[in-house]
Amino acid sequence: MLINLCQTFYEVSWKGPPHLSSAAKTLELLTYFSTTWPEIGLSQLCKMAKRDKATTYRHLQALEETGLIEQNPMTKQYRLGPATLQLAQTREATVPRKLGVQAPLFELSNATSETSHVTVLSGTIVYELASCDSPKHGTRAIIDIETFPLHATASGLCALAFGPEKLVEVALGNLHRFTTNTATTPQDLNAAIQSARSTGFGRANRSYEDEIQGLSAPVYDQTGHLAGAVSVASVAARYTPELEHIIQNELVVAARQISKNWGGTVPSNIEALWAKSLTTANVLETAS
Amino acid sequence: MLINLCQTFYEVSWKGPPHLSSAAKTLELLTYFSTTWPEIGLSQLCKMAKRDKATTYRHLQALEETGLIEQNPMTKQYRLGPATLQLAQTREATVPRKLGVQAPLFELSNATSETSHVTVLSGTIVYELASCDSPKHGTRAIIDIETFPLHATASGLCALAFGPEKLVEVALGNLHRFTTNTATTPQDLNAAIQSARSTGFGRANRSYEDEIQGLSAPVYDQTGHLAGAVSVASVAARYTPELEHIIQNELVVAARQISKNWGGTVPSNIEALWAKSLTTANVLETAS
DNA sequence: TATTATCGGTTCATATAGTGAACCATTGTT
DNA sequence: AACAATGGTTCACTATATGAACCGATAATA
Repeated sequence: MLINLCQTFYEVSWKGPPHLSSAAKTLELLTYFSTTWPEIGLSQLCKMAKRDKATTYRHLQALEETGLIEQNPMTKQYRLGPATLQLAQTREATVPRKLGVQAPLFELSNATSETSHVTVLSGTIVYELASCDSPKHGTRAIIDIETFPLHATASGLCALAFGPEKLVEVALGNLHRFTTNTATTPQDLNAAIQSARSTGFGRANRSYEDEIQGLSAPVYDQTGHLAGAVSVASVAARYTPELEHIIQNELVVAARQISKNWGGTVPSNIEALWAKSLTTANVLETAS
Repeated sequence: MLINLCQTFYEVSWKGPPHLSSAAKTLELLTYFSTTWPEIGLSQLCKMAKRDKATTYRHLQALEETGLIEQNPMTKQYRLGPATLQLAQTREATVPRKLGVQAPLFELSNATSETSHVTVLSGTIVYELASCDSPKHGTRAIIDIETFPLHATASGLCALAFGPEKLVEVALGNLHRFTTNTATTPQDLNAAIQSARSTGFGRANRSYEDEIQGLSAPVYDQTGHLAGAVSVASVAARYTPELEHIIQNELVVAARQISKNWGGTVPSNIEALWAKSLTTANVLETAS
């Protein structure tokens, strides 16, 4: 995966498939550049990636030749290069995703007063595409990772529940524990997936971060397959059934709109699940 | 270089350094994805890159693992992936370049009624960062390449004239002829560079494309070194001394503003060159 | 319906291309 | 002046990439 979650997780989870192509090793270097650590020197990068200096240097040169990274002429340190912008421009021009996500996200954050974000599924990895904070609460769910574990996040569970079957196998292969609530057994994971399949929402109750409750709805594109998910991350302490009801309603609106903007529609079976979930919630709400 | 100019140029210019790292070969595949050809199948890509199928397939897998490309689940074809967006986001968050270019470019295109663009120098390659068309003229200078030859474009000459010395050697190593006006001898190239060094502007008179006249001014960032160039591409047929004067004036304004937005300032020696060029032009103009 | 030509993807013997310990040249610190 | 960083380079060794041939599936052709 391109973006490491964080250094600690990386160290913990790395039991090293010994066979990693040279190209993959080269590309992996890109994962160490982030907003919090934008420039990295050769020696530093070697320490981080636990690689040899000569090898790393050659890899950096390959990346530099293509403009994916460049060297700050003052500090001799490396940083992401201009080719990244061109690739992104081409990607967005040909597969528009960010376009048509901002508005629904803004609405979603406003209506729920919580942090919302959109993820895209690519291959077997769930990437963050965009996020939006609500200005209301002082404490916010801060999102500073860029790839989402399948088994521990609401977005990931959406992908597992409504995406390609093979994802489940991949997820079962890495049931890393993030919190005490993380599903780390096949049984727990299957239960979470089944829950999503019966409600139409992915749910992550403190399973990725303590005190964060995630709720997520699938999003579709013109292929008719799941393309990603739209989610709300709430601070668990202030999570109530009423809030959940609001979030679910708004998620449905956002998921429909984003799917439309991506050239797709929400399949009728998903719509049916949502209809059932929301009326059930209504009943509970009115009964209380 | 990451972006091929075009297929024809690629074929013509390829005398193949036989030693190209595996990683570089992998990354080179990214160059075949463009807005005009966003999705490419395995076999097709093999033909384009003139590579073996098995090799290409492995390379594509490495790129897919990192999210730089993804496979359209319907067509099985490959296209740029979501990681490109993340890299670009990080790059722009840490090395803002596009930010603070749009406004000056818009002004420049408006004031000159011509197409303008900004390029960045990274290593030994000049990349396009952004461009802006003028709505005025029906015929426009269309820019559809993403990397600029040092010896044949105004931006490239700016880099040669005001950038690191080693660039000249690199440029001399590839004096590809684009038009009858392209500088293809060291003498011609040095003359063009000297011209830029004495006027403060890079000039490409039909040297890259027939009928296109380019004029360019250097842009600086916080390192104090040349960071790129801002240019105007005019249709040669309507190029006049009066227009040139306008363009030069506006280029100076834009170069100052963009340099400021990039955290730098235009060095005094460049300012002096500009002052001289503009007063000379004034004299010529008033004399005529 | 059988034939052919694609396609994406896989295998495995071959040898090419990547590797890393030790090295150098600079720079800045003590 | 000695030391410890840095970025960068060398070269013997072997791990790694390579590509012809192959497979199964799909789609057009006859």
